[in-house]
Amino acid sequence: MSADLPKDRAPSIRDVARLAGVSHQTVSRVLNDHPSIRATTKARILQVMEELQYRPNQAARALSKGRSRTIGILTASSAQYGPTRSVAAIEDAARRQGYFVDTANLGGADPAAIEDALEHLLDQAVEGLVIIAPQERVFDVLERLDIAVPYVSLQSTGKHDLRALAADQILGAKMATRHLIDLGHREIVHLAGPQDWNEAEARMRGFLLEIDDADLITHPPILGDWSADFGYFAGQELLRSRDFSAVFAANDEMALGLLHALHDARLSVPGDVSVVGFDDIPVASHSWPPLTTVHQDFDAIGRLAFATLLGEMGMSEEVPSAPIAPRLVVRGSSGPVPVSRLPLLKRY
Amino acid sequence: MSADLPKDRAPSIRDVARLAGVSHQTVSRVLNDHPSIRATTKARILQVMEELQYRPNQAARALSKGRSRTIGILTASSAQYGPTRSVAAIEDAARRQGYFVDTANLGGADPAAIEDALEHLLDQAVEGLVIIAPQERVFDVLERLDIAVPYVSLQSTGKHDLRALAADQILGAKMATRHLIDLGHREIVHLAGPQDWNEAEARMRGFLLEIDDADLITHPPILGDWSADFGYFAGQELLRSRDFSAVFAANDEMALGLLHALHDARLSVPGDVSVVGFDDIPVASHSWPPLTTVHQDFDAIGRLAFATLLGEMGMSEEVPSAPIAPRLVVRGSSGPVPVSRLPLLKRY
DNA sequence: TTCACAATTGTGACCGTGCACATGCGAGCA
DNA sequence: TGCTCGCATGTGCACGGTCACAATTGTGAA
Repeated sequence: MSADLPKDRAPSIRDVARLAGVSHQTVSRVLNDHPSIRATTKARILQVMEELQYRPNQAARALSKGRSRTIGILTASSAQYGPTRSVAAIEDAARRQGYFVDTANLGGADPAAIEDALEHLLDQAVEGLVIIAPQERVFDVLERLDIAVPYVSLQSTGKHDLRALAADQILGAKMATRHLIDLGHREIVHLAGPQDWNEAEARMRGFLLEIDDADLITHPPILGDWSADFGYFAGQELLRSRDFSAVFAANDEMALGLLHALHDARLSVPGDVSVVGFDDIPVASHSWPPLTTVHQDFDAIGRLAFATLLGEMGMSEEVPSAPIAPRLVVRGSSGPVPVSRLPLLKRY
Repeated sequence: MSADLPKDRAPSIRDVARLAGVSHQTVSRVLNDHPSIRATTKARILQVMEELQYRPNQAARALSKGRSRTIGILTASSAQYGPTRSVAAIEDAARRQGYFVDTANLGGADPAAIEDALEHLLDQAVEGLVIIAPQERVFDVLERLDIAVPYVSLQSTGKHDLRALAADQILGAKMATRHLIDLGHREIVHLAGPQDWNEAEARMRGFLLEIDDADLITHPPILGDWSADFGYFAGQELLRSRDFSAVFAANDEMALGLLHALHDARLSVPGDVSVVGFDDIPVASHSWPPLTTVHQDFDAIGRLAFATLLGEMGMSEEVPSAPIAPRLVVRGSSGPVPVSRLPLLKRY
């Protein structure tokens, strides 16, 4: 009864079919949950599959159906907490839906590197893209290459039509800024992220809007690179002229670097200077003092991104609804404006 | 001259062949850099490819050649800095060599989740695997499933034959511990990682070896979960009996949480207690005080992992040589044993 | 010119799966 | 009994590459 099996090659549906005494097409039907198959036949085929340790060949399937069931993620190179976390969430959601995920990390930010990474993903015939490196130049390349594939981008600025989603960065920045204003601060400095990142730009915008609303003035924000090291150096620079009582940093890493500089200068936080960050990375609650910051649910963002992408790909009818709300987490790094600063109010 | 092009489907080598007036096989030869092709023919074909925006179909290629040119990465779920960084390095190296990378994040640590993730990768017909979740149970599953694919694991304990590589964790832990001993500390506590992680186990082993070498005794290490939160709570617990002058934490996050607890208790670091971490994550140099820790080059580790995997896959002859050396980075969180502790030496 | 031989190009089958289109078979009904 | 209809299954080809082998062209020496 037992025909001989292929020895050097993986079993195919035809091998399964032969052993089960059916045609390859019937086996294919089992694989695709076709409704009209006799239960006994199906059971027999499933059993043979089990015996043979049969595993469908995705390449063949992709070739035949013209669908790769793969999505691509384009991320910025640095191992930042937020993006990483979102990537993990996307992968998880995708896997659950039977999709494969291909990731490409952006080495540099030059157009060639971006194009390289994109080409790599397109070579894999991805059916959709998630962009987690929402830098302007990435969109430039996307438009120039005239990508035929739907994509979503983890951003909230609404600049690039509706395919943008994430926690509302502007709102988060406004909340952080308002918090400092409510504490009595009038001289607030913004330590911004790289402005070619939509997120950085949005956070700065939120900050400026709120400053404006309160009829305050501020220095031109310092443009950083997201890193703790930069936060440290920016802090040293800022301390050369101490005409501020609070700093809103565009992310937690820079805020932590800033705290370091303040400690070096023997300044008290929040006694002399208040600091607020953005993102709420896990160590933010354990800095000294614990960092007041704006929390984002990166897992939810990732899940929402994938759900939205599925919609864009026409693979899902349910349009994910609620945008993700940022949340202010008040900890020890922010406090009332120091008394010594109060007289200065007259200046404005 | 111009034949009509397919409208709804991507151009294939046959389309290119037709327009270039050659056979499909000649086009294939161009794609595979076959030596004997007339230069003029090749140029003509390349030009047609350009015009048609031709892109080779990876699925078809994989099916035909029986090779997917894809490797899989199995990582632990949490968005930790080190693993993330290594993943990025692996992806980069792989892309450079024309490989695709499929990642699977381990949601939970239960065998079912592990098997799930592995199955997912195997479904993609990966040609090799990198395991960045070196937990014992992962290896259990690997062995049970009798994986037919070569794999390497980012670990250094040498427990699972030669396919293990990373910075030498034992050595790193010994360096950290020796550093504290050299500073005069005699009562050193280890805040360990989860012991089903090989790395955590190796770091604990290094610690115990060095303690033993110095003829010291120590409490049983506290078994943590890598998180800053745990470090904080462990610190609170430790402070209930203050019979130690230094703590070696198995990673930086836990060390930072510990610092937080020490600050809460108004203890001075390193005046009252010295703290040493492991990994040298970017914020480690900006904690207060800046954290003494053991630096690992995660990028190099990732590159080495991929190179080794290529070797295992028989795709490369050059065996990568040097293991990666950990490096002690002394910062402000470690200092001489406090005078108040010196008399206690008599106790031992 | 002719032949051997290398360089270049073409032909047809095959990889594993899914689709379109038969075909077989049994139930229900007149 | 014959017919229709729907379920269950089979047949052959297409998908877009690569491989083995055949065929053609070009080159240099006899």
